[in-house]
Amino acid sequence: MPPPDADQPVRTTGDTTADHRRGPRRRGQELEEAILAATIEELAEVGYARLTMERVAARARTGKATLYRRWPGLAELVVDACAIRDASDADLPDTGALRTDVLAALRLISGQLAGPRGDVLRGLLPEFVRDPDFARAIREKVDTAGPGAIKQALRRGVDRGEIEAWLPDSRRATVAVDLLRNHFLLHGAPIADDVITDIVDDVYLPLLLAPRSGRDTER
Amino acid sequence: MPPPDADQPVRTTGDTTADHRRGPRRRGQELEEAILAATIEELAEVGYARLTMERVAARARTGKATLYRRWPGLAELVVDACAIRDASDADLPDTGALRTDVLAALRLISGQLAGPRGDVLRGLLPEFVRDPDFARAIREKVDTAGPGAIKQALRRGVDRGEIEAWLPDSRRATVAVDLLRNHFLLHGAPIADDVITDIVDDVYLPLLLAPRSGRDTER
Amino acid sequence: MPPPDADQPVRTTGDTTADHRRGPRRRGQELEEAILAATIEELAEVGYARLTMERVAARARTGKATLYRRWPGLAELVVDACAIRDASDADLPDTGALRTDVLAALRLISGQLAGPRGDVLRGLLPEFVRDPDFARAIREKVDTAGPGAIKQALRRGVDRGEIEAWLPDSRRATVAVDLLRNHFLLHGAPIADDVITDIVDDVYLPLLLAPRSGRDTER
Amino acid sequence: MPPPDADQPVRTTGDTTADHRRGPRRRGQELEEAILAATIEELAEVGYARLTMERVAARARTGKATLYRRWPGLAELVVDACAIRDASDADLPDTGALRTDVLAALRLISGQLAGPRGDVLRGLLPEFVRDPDFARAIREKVDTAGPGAIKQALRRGVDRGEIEAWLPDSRRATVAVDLLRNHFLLHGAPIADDVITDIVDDVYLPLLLAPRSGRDTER
DNA sequence: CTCTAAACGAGACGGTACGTCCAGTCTTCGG
DNA sequence: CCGAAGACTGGACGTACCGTCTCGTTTAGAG
Repeated sequence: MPPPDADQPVRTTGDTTADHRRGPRRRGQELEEAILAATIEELAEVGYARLTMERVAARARTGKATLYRRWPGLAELVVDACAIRDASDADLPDTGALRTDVLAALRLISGQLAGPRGDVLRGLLPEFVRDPDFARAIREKVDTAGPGAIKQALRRGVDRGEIEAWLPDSRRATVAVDLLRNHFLLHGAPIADDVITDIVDDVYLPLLLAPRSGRDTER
Repeated sequence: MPPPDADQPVRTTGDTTADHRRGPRRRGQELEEAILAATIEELAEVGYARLTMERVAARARTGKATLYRRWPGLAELVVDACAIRDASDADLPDTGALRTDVLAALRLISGQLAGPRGDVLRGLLPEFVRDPDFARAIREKVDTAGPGAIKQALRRGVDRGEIEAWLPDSRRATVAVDLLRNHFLLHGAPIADDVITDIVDDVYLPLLLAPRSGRDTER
Repeated sequence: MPPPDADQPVRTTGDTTADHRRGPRRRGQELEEAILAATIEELAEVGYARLTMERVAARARTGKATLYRRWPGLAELVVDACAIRDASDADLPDTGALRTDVLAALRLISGQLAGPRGDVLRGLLPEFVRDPDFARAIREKVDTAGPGAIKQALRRGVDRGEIEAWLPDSRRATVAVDLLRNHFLLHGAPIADDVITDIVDDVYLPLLLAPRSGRDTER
Repeated sequence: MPPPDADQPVRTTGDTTADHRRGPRRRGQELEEAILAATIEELAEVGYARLTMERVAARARTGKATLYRRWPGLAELVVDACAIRDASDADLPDTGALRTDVLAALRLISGQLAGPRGDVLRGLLPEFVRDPDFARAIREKVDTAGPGAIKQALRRGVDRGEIEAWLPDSRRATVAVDLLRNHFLLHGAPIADDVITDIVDDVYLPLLLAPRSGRDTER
């Protein structure tokens, strides 16, 4: 009973194992892109929770060591894979009023969280403990779309005279996005639209219109 | 709560327990408590990320099957284990002013998140996708301490005439806790104290004092 | 999240578990027969290799403890279960000649080995190491049909004057069955008929007709 | 069946690090031999019945996956492990007479069956049902020593004129070994010496001297 | 005809082993 | 010589049974 051993002494031909399914071996850029694409596909198929280095490597038809040489772990790989597809921070149309601009911005963010990116965000949170630098990198990506769109809306509000000029750079500015994100993390997607309107009408707009406290500082 | 050594030689009952073996086999309530205690200990020692059924079973001196008979997976076990240690919603001292009461409440919550419970909270978020019922169970536990303490502070504020009566049950009430939690999830513990004072002075108090919008409803 | 605990402190009613459509509880003889029957059925369905106490108990609608109260282990249970169905050693028809009588006897045994009994025989062999007494018990059952039928055939041969009178009780008598069993153990069932005829014509009959050696003794 | 070796070219024999605690990671040939050795040791220590993949892996200081990558299950592993130590079929001394030659051969086989190989043989029999190919592989190993030694004895007997020339290749030739094996499987080891002499004097020699039946054919 | 002790059924308990999957590391060998 | 491919160590997974034990329920059989 011969074990399924690969090392036959008489290997007459450069056969089987050498059959490259990819002709010339992929390297550098090409290989990296293939890996990131495989990561995205896996992510869409099985979700972040079931994502493994093993499966990504298999789908990319490469070895795990190739992944580890480029990324310290799964989390970092995923961050890169998502970054590639960012493209976001699209300009929001000017709806003519602060309230509707803000609503539009929140709905945009809500939509993004409902996709695999939201899944990833949740999955990455536990990793934040490991490495503060990593955590910061994630936060920057996460916060890309959110504050950008909101800040734009606030600036328009300032221009229209709806709110005071110091607000877009104050601690109050991010409250809407923070609450939205908090709701997503606890309740998941999709986020019901009245949650968004509640945040805007019951909290965010009143807050923006509330008088500046003595302590309130620009940031 | 002292480390509940369930089966120690003390066992007062009539049998002459030299306790060579495990003594009388643990069952039901007693066994369950031993398991939950073991879970807590493991959690404190290695953290949620490194928690395994195998180690919990070993520490509780039982078999994995006994765990799986009671909980579908690690996540549910941990939820139960944390719940047991709630000791929650401890009464906060009346400091005489809304601001200081709120600060005290947030600092209490912040302290809880800095412990293993915060670790657990982060670790559990990815599981929410699996099962909405499970997610709800977690949220209830997570929200135990927070809104309770805050609501108490707000009621005292109403009694003192600092804020209006409808606020403790409005959407605005939870904003401080939501922002705190959001900060914890993104930045981790410990939460710097000026983050807390910023939330209170720049956002929460102004919001509580802001006029009620037409849409604002009690909840 | 209350675990599914059974031991409530206040169990007011003799509830649920008592609703057994199994009217009178079986005991003693009746129960034992039900267990043995269940063993046989399992044996026929899944074979000896996959037989477990757990499944037998479940099929017999009893508890494992009831099995262990009666038999030390699976092997002994199976031995009993097979014994119950022995009934065999059926009289073989007198075909009028030694050769055909012997062939008929071997074919009878071959048929038995092809059924679950053969499966059992193989499965039990490793157990022989454990306990010599157990081994002897098995051997007696195994040898029941074989030597009985063969000896009958030999006696008829003596009566007809075909062979000498000392042969039915000599070491030579069992050779045919021994060879047949050996073939079964190594090659399994079904046993090709020319194996049987080879044994008879090339070995057994020549052996029976060979002159008694000086050393040959009755046994 | 020694697995074909692989790495002649580079592997200089001086390989200092036979110590695999922290030495270079074992692969291919070297690893395989370590596993088979561990199997043999376990076999000798606890016997086939208590042999587990888990323990073999632990003793070989490798993981179970490495075992399963090479062998489908315990049975196949054991077969290979035993095969490696075969080396047998040693030449038997010419004692000058057929009877003593045969006795020597049977005693050799008896000795082998009394060791762990006999244990293994019994343990493997139940597996024969699974896979006929597997069964054949075993039989070949099992029959290695037996017929070889016996056939040698018979050929010498022919040369001396003690028996007829057609016998070494006839069905009668294997009868002694078959009976011995049958006795071992039912009664276990050690095999009493008078069982062997009985087989030889009461059955085998008379059979070899019995006249050829018309049907007797060479094989 | 009670009352009691044993047997029954059900299944939990502390374990062992299964066969699989994956994390990271290390070796080999092709380009 | 670099680096792609993949084998290796190690460990946890969740399941199946083992043989024991506990718990309540029947049911004989003794008083």
